[in-house]
Amino acid sequence: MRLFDMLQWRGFVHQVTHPELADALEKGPMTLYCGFDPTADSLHIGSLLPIMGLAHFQRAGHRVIALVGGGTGLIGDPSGKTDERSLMTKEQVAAYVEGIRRQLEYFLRFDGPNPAIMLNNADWLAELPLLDFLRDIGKHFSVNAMLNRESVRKRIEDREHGISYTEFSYSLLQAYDYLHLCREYECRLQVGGSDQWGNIVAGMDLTRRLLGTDTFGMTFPLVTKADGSKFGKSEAGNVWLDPERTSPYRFYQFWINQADADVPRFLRFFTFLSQKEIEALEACIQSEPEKRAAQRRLAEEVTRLVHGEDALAGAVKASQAVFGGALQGLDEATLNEVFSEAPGTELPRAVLAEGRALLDVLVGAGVFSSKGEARRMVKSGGLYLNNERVDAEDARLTEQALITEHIAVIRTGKKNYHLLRFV
RNA sequence: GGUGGGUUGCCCGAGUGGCUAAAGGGGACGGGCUGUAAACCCGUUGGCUUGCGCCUACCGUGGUUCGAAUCCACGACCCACCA
Repeated sequence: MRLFDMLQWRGFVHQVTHPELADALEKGPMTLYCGFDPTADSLHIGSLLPIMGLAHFQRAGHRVIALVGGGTGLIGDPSGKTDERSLMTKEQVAAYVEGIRRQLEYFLRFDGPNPAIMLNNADWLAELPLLDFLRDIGKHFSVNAMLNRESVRKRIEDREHGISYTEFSYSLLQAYDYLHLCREYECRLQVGGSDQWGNIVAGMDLTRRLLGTDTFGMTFPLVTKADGSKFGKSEAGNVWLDPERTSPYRFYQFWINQADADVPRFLRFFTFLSQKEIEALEACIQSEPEKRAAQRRLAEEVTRLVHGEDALAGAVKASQAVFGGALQGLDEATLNEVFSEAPGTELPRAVLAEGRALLDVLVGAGVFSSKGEARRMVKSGGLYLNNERVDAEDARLTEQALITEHIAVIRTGKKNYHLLRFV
């Protein structure tokens, strides 16, 4: 299958500037780039789609450039934003660039044959003399046309928010990037999110005018969910690629919990599984949805890709423990990670020695607001200690309640956890 | 400014002197079922003790009464109609 057809089958193609791109890609290696905004020190899964896109190009033998916007990040892209953004400091942006650079290295090969290239547009934008820029670049942009751009027009019509000259100029800078990369790296294609269409086209125009080179542009679709909610958010907030921000366990769980209706698309987007494999998994969703083989495979593939084999094994093990029942055998570090979002209470070890009444301790720890509520919970079979149902209202808390050196895991209902740490 | 109606537990809402910790619904929580889903079914939903016991509760304050969410007075707030 041709690369372009494969991308189309996977759903990566939202818009293309020229249909000829499909053939052009078959004629030999092409250089392409995609920009990443340093708006935080980590990418979140919203950036996963462009990253996967780049990876497909690299696998097909094309030369990919990952451009981190260390320069444009200082200005701020107005695309899709309703408010003027507050400027970030140079130090902040520099730090973010570093964080993002490290993460991209997990997805793209930067060594061996046909290595990917990582660039930072601060390297050329920061040096750009203002007068030269205005004469050589600015001359080619019609303000009339720019005012018609959706992202700009909205902001101008809305007196509440407005748009500063700084953000208005953003598109020129991104256009200049394309020009620069075309000149220095023979870059012929820019890809990006669907909100980047305008910026991409602006870059192509500039490149044609100044270099006489025809280039391509292509955008990826916005990732949507069948139920209309926003992709990329979990109950705990944004899902990040940085394991410090979103633990591999949470990450794995995020994918496991995707709806049946979304999984086929997500398998195409976020895994390298073949068409055959994906179609087989789709058949499973139809024939035996309760097994959720597709979700499991999706979670496995993406977690392995982002966090590696070891982290995946840990996440699977933790998931089995939490949802399968037995907590025994998990170490303290894993427990703390799995329950990192669950509330916890520190208690003196003496409590165990005294053998205090479990319900009293739980009321004290804020698990229940009254003893009556605690009793009711036990009566209806909703209280668990280390995932084993507590059925005696007068149960006492002793050393035996500990699952590890310091921890006892309290659960009410299906998934409300509370950790008791004895120090 | 006048007249009439209202203020109930997390929310809505029944309740017009004792049988009312207060119907019913929603929500929430728990159990069952299940696919770490949806739907559905059952249960719980003031506190303390848990066997019938006590305490605190129906806007606030005071009163009538053996007994008041329920009657009366005053106050606060809300709504409607009239000016």
